Amino acid sequence: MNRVEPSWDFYRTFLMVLRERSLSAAARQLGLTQPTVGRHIDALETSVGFPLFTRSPHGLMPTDAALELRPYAETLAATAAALLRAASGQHGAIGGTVRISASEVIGVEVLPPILAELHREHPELSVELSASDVVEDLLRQEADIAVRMVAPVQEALVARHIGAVPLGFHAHRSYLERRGIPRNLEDLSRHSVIGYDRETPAIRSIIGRAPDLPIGRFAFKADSNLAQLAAIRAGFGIGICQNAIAARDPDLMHVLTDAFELKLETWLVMHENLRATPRCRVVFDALARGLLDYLRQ
Amino acid sequence: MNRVEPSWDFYRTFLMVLRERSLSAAARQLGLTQPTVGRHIDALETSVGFPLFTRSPHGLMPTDAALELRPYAETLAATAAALLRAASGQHGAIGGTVRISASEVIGVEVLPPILAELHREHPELSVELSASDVVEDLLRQEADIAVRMVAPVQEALVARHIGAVPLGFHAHRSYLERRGIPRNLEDLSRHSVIGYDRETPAIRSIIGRAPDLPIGRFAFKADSNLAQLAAIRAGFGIGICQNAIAARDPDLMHVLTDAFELKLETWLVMHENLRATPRCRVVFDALARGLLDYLRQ
DNA sequence: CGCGGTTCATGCATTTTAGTATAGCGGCAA
DNA sequence: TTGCCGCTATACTAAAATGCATGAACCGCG
Repeated sequence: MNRVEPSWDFYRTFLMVLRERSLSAAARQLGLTQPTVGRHIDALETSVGFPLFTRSPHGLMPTDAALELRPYAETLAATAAALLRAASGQHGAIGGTVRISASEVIGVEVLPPILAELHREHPELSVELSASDVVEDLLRQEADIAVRMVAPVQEALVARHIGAVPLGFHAHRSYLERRGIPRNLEDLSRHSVIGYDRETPAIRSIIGRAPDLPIGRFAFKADSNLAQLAAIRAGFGIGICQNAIAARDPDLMHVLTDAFELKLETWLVMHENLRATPRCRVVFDALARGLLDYLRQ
Repeated sequence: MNRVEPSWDFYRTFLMVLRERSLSAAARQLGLTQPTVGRHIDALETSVGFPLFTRSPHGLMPTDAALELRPYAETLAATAAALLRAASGQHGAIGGTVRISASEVIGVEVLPPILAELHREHPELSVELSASDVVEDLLRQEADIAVRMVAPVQEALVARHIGAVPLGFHAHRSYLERRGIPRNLEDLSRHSVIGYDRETPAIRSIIGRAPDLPIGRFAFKADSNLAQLAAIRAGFGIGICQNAIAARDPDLMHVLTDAFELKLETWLVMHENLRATPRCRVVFDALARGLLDYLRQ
């Protein structure tokens, strides 16, 4: 029963051990040594009064109690990182680091040129791009700015509606020369169709809005939209992707243009507190302009 | 230009120095010594690369940059405290600490018996009551459960509507015997009326819903509703308070019952993540029952 | 004006903490 | 089996952080 508050550094170590499930691995990540990490965990355990991990030669198994504490530790880590990003932009003028969250496809296919242009204008500005389809929590400030394909629901967020990204079926010219061009949705059953593997939340939100497709089974399955895009480009078959991305490649053909269309509403979202922060403002505006340009194509 | 992340403990001392505006005072609060606190600040300043305070013999003045970092540090502190509260309830069964936020009047006049009853049922449960009219942020987990008089807007909060607390004009019997009983709102101008001093957000939200009152000036002004209540009880004059509180005291009379009534909608609010936490569930349910009983009076 | 109060800064001794090296344990493959 | 590689735990040493004592500057007060 220790009455003193534990060192906040212990929380950092605790979180890393949770993530790595091993003292040694956590020590490597943190730039510490394994005995030190072990001592931190020991100290935290005596401080809270119950064990956090069961030790084993394979690593550490978190107890249920430790798992309940994990979200708090994650928030601590996200906040500490956000504090450092905020500090990085305090040297005057526009500079520092901004963390952007976007889907894989947007992050890989759309954002890089926008961000490169931005960086030419503001060389002091660093950008962290988290290209992932798992939604990062802006309230927790896991990211400063997010490109979202779902309408933001949270208060305390400033959102700008960018527009609708049109999606459609595309295939490589070589594939269509081999297998022919489908004329209607029924033709798809005679084609190699590229689709999703498991129903992730992101995918479910998309197929929920899509019309019923007469697709028996997919010839190529991948949850990663990037992998699907790569399959389309490789001539594997017919798949769905953003029209504007496909239009860049003269070998990619838009098929079933009349029979099928899907629109993804796009928002740019930022935490309200960052509205007055110059570096975030600049990035927000640059992304808004860049994405609008992208949509106009 | 330091590449290593600063110790999270530095954030804790940083925040305390911001709050206390002095190294020595912060050291006393933290159980450290003044040189240690000074070294923490020095280390943090070299780490972020710019000064956080201007030193003076009177204390430390935070720079603008330091003030921008403050909200992050506050979030860190709130989260660390929430983590410890969560840890305090992990010893099995129901126990630990729950932090409740409520208005001054509710916290002083209504909650204590409810919490005392709760504590008899669960002696292992500790309660932190923050009786203040400044709204604590549940998303930041500055409190676990809040009794709110405004509708909760945030997502990620579980709210239960309790009902409407009726307010009315009340005065002490001795006052009314001296000055007479007002029969309509116009009579109030010939009475000593107890009201607010400055327009705080909490007060503004109340008077916004109140009908126009023909009150020239207040004879007694206090922002604290508790102080107003005390003035009513002391026979200073006529003031507004919760009917149920006044009804407990046989010497307090409800006046202008027909001419004036105001209802405060009441919600019980909790962070969604805590719904499954036994100790919070128990407190939430006990508060809901207790407040409903209070409303039925 | 000196005096007690406060503040922060600095040098030095001590305690605390981290790192190094090693031992022990368990799985895996030749 | 034996050898290897991962993990954790422990003893010992080195480094770093803390506390103590002190000095200097500033404020208010008699």
